[in-house]
Amino acid sequence: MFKKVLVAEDLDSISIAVIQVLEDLKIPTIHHVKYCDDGLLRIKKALVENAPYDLVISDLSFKSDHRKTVLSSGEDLIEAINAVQPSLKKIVFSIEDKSYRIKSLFNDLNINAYVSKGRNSINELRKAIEGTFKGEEKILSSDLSFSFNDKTLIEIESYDISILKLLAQGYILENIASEFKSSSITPNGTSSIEKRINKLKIYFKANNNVHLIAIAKDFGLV
Amino acid sequence: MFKKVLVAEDLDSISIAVIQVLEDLKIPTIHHVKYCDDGLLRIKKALVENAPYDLVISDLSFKSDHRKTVLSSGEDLIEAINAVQPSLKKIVFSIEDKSYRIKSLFNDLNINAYVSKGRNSINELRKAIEGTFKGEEKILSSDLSFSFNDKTLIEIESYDISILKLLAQGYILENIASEFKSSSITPNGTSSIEKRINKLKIYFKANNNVHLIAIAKDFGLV
DNA sequence: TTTGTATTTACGGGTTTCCGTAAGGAAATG
DNA sequence: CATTTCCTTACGGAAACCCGTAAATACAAA
Repeated sequence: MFKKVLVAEDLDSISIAVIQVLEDLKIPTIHHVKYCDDGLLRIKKALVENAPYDLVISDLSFKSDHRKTVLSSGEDLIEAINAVQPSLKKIVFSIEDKSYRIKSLFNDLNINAYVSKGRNSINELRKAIEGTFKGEEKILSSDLSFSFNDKTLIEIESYDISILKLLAQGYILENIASEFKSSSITPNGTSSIEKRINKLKIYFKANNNVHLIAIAKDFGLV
Repeated sequence: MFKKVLVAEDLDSISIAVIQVLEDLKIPTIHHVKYCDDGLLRIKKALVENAPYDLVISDLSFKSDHRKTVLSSGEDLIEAINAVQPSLKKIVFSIEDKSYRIKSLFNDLNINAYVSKGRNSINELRKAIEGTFKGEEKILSSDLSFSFNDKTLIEIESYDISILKLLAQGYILENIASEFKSSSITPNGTSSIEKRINKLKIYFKANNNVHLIAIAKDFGLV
């Protein structure tokens, strides 16, 4: 079984249960951080001390408080981890249940398992830890109904998300175009962006931009 | 200390920690339900058996799944409780940190304490339980920064919410006006509605309608 | 009733979205 | 090299918005 595990979870009420599972599994070294920044620090430190972690269990959303942070979400943390220790096994334990977001965790961030916080999630978490140790891939807790084959939301790509994000921040077409130009995201003509928004509106059956953003918010896309 | 406590919380990862607190406090009878409906049932049963609960600790949001439910949220549950056993002490333990929603819990649903799930919430929960037992009123976990006096969001009324809801559904000004006319909501001239939207934009510092709805979604207003 | 005030509605022009059409350019095919 | 196809960009008119001002209405006080 795993020898050294890091838990990144801000809610104490949840971390207690997660740590209990790890103790039940006789993991010798269990560390727990409440902020993403601390998590990355620990992992880097373990690397230089030649005693790296072999599993990380992370939440996705972290409450923001008085403390200034660089990494503000589980996604940020995992991305940072992938830069320093890509071989580290990663399990995400979160309330999120939108298929699009979970798929991108597997595809873009290369996580090993996703467990959705729910009515029977502690069992699921234990199974995911054991499965990850055995080398199983793309483990998904059983209460998640979607499959990796369904095409829903798969064709929404990061380009679309960028547009939606800027729209949600009050940008007008022209601003989005110049923003894209300065970030060298392409295509960046107002017309192309307009067309892409139009596709999104058709896809989500939205009457107008306002409607579109409301739907995007509901889907957790922005 | 309390003798009989009911915990309504769907996430097993959290209920474990809550129950642990109650056990530490030597509560003799602790019951736990994962659905609001079950919670109400238990409370009614305890009443007819002449062994009523003296405290309920409830979450606000419950995941929906295959099971059909009558009560779908903590608010629903507490409202139902107030109908059958208004004297029952009520503590809400939730991730919600929007001041106007919490205020309405105290003012409309008459709860005794609110504890926000956070990095040190188990301690806060314990203090809230003890405080409630001693008869303290309107207990608020200390990480919540707002006070009951600040006017923020208090002046947003149901009329504004109606407008925001319709905007989020893709209605244009004209549609909103006629919708209001047929529901005899007044004022219902396009111009008046426009002006009201403008006030909201100033209030929330939104650049345009799209931005406004994005913000409203973030605040949980729609 | 009259006056004053505040709220609601109407109006207008400038901006942005909305939506169709078409021009320009790059890559692929033959 | 010519043609096709796809993608990006440009353009233009109608609809909806944004925002200020002015007229109409409602309502309370004198």
